[in-house]
Amino acid sequence: MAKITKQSEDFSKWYLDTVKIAELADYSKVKGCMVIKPWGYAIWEHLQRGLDKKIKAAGVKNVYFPMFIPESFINREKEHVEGFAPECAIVTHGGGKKLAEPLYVRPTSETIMYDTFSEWIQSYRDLPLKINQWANIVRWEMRTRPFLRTTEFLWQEGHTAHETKEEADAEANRALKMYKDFDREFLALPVLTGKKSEKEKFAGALYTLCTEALARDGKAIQAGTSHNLGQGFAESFGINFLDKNNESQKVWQTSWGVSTRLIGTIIVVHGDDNGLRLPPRVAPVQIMGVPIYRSDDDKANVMGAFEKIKEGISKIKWNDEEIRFEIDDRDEMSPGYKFNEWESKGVPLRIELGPKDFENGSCVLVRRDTGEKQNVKLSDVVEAIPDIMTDIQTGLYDQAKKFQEENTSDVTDYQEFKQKLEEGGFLRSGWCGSEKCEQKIQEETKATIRIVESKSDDGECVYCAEKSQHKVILAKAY
RNA sequence: CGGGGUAUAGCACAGUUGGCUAGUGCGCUCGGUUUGGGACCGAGAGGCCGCAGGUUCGAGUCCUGCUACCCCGACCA
Repeated sequence: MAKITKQSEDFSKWYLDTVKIAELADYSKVKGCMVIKPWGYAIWEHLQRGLDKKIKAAGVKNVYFPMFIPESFINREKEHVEGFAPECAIVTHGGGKKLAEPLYVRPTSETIMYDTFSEWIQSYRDLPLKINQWANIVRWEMRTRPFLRTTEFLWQEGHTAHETKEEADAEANRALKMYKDFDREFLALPVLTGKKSEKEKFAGALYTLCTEALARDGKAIQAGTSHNLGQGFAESFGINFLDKNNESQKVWQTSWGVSTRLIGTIIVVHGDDNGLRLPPRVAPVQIMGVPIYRSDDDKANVMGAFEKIKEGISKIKWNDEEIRFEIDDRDEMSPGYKFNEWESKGVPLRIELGPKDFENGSCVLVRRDTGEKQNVKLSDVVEAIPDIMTDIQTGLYDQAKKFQEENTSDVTDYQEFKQKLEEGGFLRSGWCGSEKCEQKIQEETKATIRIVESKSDDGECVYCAEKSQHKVILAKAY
């Protein structure tokens, strides 16, 4: 099997090697689109299940809307159309005939959903309306990379409508916190959260909140977004309701989403020179058993011991779920081959069991997060597993958190900023709030404001040295 | 959209100044030996040489055109 390029040699190549060797996805014959393979899709399914539970716990119901959006819908909200129209795929023919009105393949579903919202919402009693859909999205990007940016991708989009701005604020913040918690609990991803600048916000939103992770090459990656859409869409789509005083009001709306990019984020945040390292909560296989034997007798003993472990594991739970344990009993592969294969695929824990171990009544546990090997008595192994899973999950988070902290620094002037930017990472500084400075910084350094953290008149703008209005996080981004 | 690259077996590639039967490694199938960090031997199967034209006695190789994908940048989750 092929070797993976070292991260230090060429991170981008390492990334593509890892996607391929871990069998997450293949290129398809359609430009910018990928085939998500079983190993990659299983990660998506576990991720999806975990997040879906949190979404439902917030009282949001799942729905499904068409992937085709009439052109006139897209055109209804001015900022929105300007933001998205250039990157849309458009269907002009159907059933062999030219369509009277072209259909846009959804680049996001605000417009098609909100046309329907105007029918669903009549009274304040219909509010809040909270729905979510798991769907595919198409955006004709010029530059694509598997999982990080693809022409078609999978995502979840939540859409809510409320009576007041305060409620919409609360919902946008709730979704943001949900993502942050989910990122930590399931994906072991530490993220920074905050607002986007006006320049970076979602087309048509009042403001955009986001989660930002830091990849191991020092680049920022937006992992999730949550928008307070204000009343702009309500205005364009006529989403009005009668309040308690029988007066017509426009709703306040939010939308929020995460995509298959989260898988890309897991790769670039946790991956190492041996390939993928998966957080146990989303790993398709959490524990892989690798038997080692020479004779038929050895094999019988070893497989027998594994069957007992399997039985024991099937009776316990971790985070209220059955533990995903498999035994790699392929006879034609050597143990060494299997070790490498499952390491590159990111399996969190491996159990090795050979004749020597069997004689000693023990087995060897090998952690993917640290590489640490440990002898454990066969009688104790099942019991030890839940804690080890938890250790790996938090261990990956802690490692990533440490990396993020070590690669976040405060800068005060532009020289220092440019210098530190070379090394990568998040840079915190003051900002006067002008889009001109933001633009200049991007033109000159390719760094963008990832997050506007807080209002702060402490210090000076990193670019123009005028009085600072905000603390911001800057970085080069994916 | 600019720059670069590639297109030959499932994958990675080689194929000389055009030359007769299309090559190597990995993988695959069968048999045997192996198995504690990517095992080995033997025998096999597998090709519209991206597509369309052209030059030539003869084209994977030369010429023209096309198409597709990849990589690097600017636009973006």
